[in-house]
This record gives sequence, structure tokens and C-alpha cells, in this order.
Amino acid sequence: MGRVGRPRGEYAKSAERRLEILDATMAVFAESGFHGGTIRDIAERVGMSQAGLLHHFSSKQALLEAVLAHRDETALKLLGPQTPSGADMLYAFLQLSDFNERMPGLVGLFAVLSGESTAPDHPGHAYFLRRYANIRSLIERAIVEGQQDGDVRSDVQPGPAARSLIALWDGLQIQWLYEDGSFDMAGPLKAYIDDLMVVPRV
Amino acid sequence: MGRVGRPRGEYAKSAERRLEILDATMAVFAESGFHGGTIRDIAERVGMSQAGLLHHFSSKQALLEAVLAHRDETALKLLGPQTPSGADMLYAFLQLSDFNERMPGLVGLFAVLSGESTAPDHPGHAYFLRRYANIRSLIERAIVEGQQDGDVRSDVQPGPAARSLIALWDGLQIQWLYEDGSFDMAGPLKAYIDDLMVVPRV
DNA sequence: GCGAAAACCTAGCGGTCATTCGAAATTGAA
DNA sequence: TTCAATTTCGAATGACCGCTAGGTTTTCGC
Repeated sequence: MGRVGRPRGEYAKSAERRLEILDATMAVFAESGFHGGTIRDIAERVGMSQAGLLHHFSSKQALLEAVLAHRDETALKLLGPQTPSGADMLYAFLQLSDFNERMPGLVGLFAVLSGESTAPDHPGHAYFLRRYANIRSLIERAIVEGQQDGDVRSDVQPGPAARSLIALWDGLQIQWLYEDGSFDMAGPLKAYIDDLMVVPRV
Repeated sequence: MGRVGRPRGEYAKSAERRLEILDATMAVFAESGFHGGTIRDIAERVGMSQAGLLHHFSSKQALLEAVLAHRDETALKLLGPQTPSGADMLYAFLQLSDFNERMPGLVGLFAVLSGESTAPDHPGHAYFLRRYANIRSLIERAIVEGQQDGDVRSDVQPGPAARSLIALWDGLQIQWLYEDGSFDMAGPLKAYIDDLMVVPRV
């Protein structure tokens, strides 16, 4: 009586299991995209059945959403509790770039998914639309703050500069993947950011 | 006797038919990528059967190869018989960018395919690897020529600058697709190229 | 130790995919 | 007009896809 119908919550290792699944999802989607990646491949990598995997994530699309959300949480943790502002924020991209070079799977995930998600009916479309808008906002604000601090040149137009920084970032990641990570992405990024500054940083 | 076994060559309209197929392939691959695009979709757009289509192109991979080759032929025709050099070559990218803005399908094709082709086993991988290498070579040479002509600043490093221009190009195209072509790609490109010049062009 | 929720499995469903095969239709040189 | 090469088709194949259903195993609060 007292026990029947009582929810007991998830197992102690459930969260760990889901992380395993998300890691495998990231790898499979980085290699083959959402369209080319399969639930079967993901399940095999985790060492569980498809049905078992679908107990944790209700559908392939739910997997995609979870892996993108997971990536954002990871990035937030990296930024730390206090987000820098102004010129500091801009140069923080170099640290993020260095971090990315240690995570080729993550770089691949975004390169592949951001491309195929340009299609309006792709399940990742809304995420990337929102993400580009948010990042551009963030960088524009950082540029404006930098101009107020006297660090960023006053002739820089925040909107176009933000867009170009993001474009450079995305484009470098693609070339980096084709060249098996054999060049340093931070260099060109720093050159661009330096060019926005009244006085470049060493 | 005289007629049996005599090859007669293809029909008069065969070449036109293949172009129709390639146009449909471009549209389908731009929307869904190689993985998500299907021979069924392509055949439906052309208004023929799958088997009929596969008479002209032996496989889905052959379709991809043909559509990429076709795109390169189109770009070559656009450049015209005489390839510009030095600073002229760099500014020619702005014309190419304007041309691209009239061909969203082509932009989409490259955005999606260049992403998913980062995977080494993707049938488009070798093509994009070669293409990036060729384009970087081309731009590096143009920068060096520009420096010799006194148009390009002598402190510009050709390799990194070439890489950044390509990255900017690719990254802008992705944002352009997400924003339904609502901004001008040439602006940021011109700003970057201007910055390489001793004296920017108006 | 019990008992039920949670997690997982096998098997299968309904559908799609790329491709093949044999036949029919079309084309165009003779 | 003939006739065979070329093009096209309908149907099918074998494999794979995302997902469901019902059952089994594991876990853990009591």
C-alpha cells in the first residue's frame, strides 16, 4: 500500500549514463552530422541497445537538443562565474580557441551541425539561429564597452566587427578540421582582435 | 550486319538532361546535405524515376562529384578567360561575393557540404581538402604579387592572411544563410581586404 | 528480504534508402 | 521504314533507419 505507485527517482548512475550517451552522440554527430549519424551507431559506442538508449532520450531529435545544451553548459563552466567585459571579453575568445583545440570532437560537432542546420526544417536550426544572435550581441556589447574604456578603436563599427569575428572563428574551425588541427587558430583570431584595439596586447 | 553493335553516342538532349539533374542535385544537397539528401528527392525534382537518373550518374557519390565539378566549371566561367592578379585578384572576391548572393542554393551547397565533408570518410572530403589548398595558394600568390606592386602592405604575412580571408568568407556565408541573406557579405570582406592594402580602394 | 520503479533487452514494425534487373519506349542513323 | 543503341520505367532486393512493445534484470527504499 505504502509502496505501490511511489516514484523512486532515477538510479544513482543514471546521470553518468546519460553523459556517456551524450559523449557518444557528440562523436557520432561530429563525424556524420545529424542526418548521417544513427541511433544505432550511438548505442553501439555506449555499449547498450537502441531501446535502452531511447529510455534516456526519447528520440533522435531529443538527443540532438541534449547534446547542444550539454555543449553550452560546458562552455559556460569554462567561462567561469564572472564573464569578462570589454577588451578582456574579446581576448577571452583566444582562451576558448585554445580550449577548442583540445576538443576536436566539439569543433567537428559544430562545423557539421551548423552547416546542415542552415536548412529551416533541420531540428538544430532554431538553436543555431538563437546562438548566432546571442553571440553577436555579446561581442557587440564587448566592443562597445571596450570603446568606452578606450581600449577599442572608436572607428570600429560594433555590428560588422562582431559578425566578422564570428565568421573568422567559424571559418578557421572548418579549415582546422580539414588540416587535422595542424595550425594554430588563435593566431589569426588574435591578429583580428588586435586590429580592433587602440593598442594591441602582447 | 552493318548496324549491329554500332555505338551511336548519346541523344541530342542528354547533356541538357544531365544539367537538369545537376541543378536538382545542387538544390537537394544544399537543403539536406549529402547524407540527408536522397536520390528519390532529386529524381522527383527532375520528374524522372530513380533508375532513370542512375542511368546518367552511376551512384549517389557520382552525383556529388559531378555537382562539385559542375560548380567549379561555373566559377571558372565567371572569372573569365583572364584571371586578375595582385590586389585586383583580392578585390575580385567582392564580385564573387555579389554573384553568390544571387545564388543562395550554391552558398547553401557549400556551407552544408564543406561541414559534413570534414569527416575523412565523406565522399566530398578530398575535394574540399584540395579546394582549400588551391584557394589558399591562389590568395597567397595574389597577396605576394600585391606586395610586389606596392598595393599590399609589406607587413602582411601572406599565409595567415590568405587563411583568414577564406575563413571570413566561409563564416559569413553560414551567417548569411541563417539570416536569409539579409545582410551584405561584401562589406565585411571589403573591410578585411582594405586592411591589407597600403591604400584601401573606394 | 521484499517489491516495484527504473533501466535495459530482444524482437519486430513500418518505412526509407541506394541500387539492380528486365522490359518498354524513344531516338536517330541508315 | 527499319532496327538497334540509348534512355527510361516499374518492380524488386537487401540493408538500414527510428522507434515500439512486451519482457527481463537491476536497483534501492522500506
